[in-house]
Amino acid sequence: MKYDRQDVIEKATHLFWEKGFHATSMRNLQDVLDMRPGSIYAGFGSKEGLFIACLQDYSQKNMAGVYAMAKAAPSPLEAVKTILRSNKGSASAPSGVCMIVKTIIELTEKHAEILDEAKRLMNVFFDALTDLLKQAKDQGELKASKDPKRIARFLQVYLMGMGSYAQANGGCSTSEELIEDALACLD
Amino acid sequence: MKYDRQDVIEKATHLFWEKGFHATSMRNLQDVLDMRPGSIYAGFGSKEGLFIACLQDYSQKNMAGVYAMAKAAPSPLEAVKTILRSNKGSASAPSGVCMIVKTIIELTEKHAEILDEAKRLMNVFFDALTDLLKQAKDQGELKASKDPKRIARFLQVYLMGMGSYAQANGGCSTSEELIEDALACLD
DNA sequence: GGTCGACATGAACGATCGTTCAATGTATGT
DNA sequence: ACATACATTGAACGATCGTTCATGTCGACC
Repeated sequence: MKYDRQDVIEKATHLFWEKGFHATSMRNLQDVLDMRPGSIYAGFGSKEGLFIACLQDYSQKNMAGVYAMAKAAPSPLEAVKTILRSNKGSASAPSGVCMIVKTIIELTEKHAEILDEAKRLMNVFFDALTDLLKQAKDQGELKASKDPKRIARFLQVYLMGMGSYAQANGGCSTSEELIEDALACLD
Repeated sequence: MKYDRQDVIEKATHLFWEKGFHATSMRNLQDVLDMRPGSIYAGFGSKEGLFIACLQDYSQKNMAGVYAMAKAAPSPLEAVKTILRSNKGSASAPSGVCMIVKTIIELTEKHAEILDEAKRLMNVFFDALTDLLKQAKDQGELKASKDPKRIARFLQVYLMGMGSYAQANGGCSTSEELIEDALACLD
């Protein structure tokens, strides 16, 4: 009789990610989730609540992938490269831009709760990246003169830009070249 | 008796740039512009029409700055560097993200007219950047092995990312470092 | 098998959305 | 002064927004 919460969150995420917070109406969600308003509000409290649940699920899945790649890679620096290369948008993704980044760009302080959570989740990724680069430096993969945090910042900036670029140019035909250009800066 | 069209566009741009297309209501615009619906619709046709007029004015101002810097710089490559350095967001800007990029990220094909114009305007900047880099290569400022178009793409990606990063981190305290990291990749 | 608690339902709420238009006001030409 | 042309006004439109709640429905327990 009850809905599958995980399934609901995934469907809602797809819609929110594609259209953004404001352009996604509760009516849209009702249709896609096949749920009536009362059920949605009982389960998530509000549109904001549902959105935050989606953001967290989205981030958790992404980070699970990141940690898995970090563990599977032969070295920290190779892990970083693998993670970046995995970031070319798939055809099934509803948008070229990371949902967290898109949220940070779309929303203002009027929706502070969502915004703060999005920023927090972005830093989770940033910290993971920084950590890997620190390890790479310790192991001599990264020159001693480089600052891991600064490089992590550079890569994160570039990653965010790639999403925007993909969004602007429809396809992602040149994304391999784009990634390699950034990785070349690591030496 | 008539309103100042340029002034109206600038005020509307400020609001649209800050809040985005969807979160900006005609009511908000009426208040800020001190105009009644009839006047706005007589002058711009629709909310979309007003938005496009704002986008075009925004782009035209930006490009005027770009061309001015290109003319004033001692060489093409120095022009590129100056242009990039000028891109750290000012405190008066309503958002850390370029309005054109923000629009491309926010809107979907439902607003194809706006989206196409935003993409077109983005390419205007890209073409100007490519042109400068071609000149730099011709004059030997850029290594012969480098592809101007590819470098322009790299820089554009990075610029878009910087806007997102600034938006996520409130201030722009580290933007000088960020820029220099990208410029270092030009050698 | 009767009772109760928990959840799903969907009609309805007031607010606000983008937009229209008849009425009003103002400037200009004669 | 008067007529004409046109920009401005602001009330009002139907649609849709996010949200609420009285009602319906089902399963579990004594």
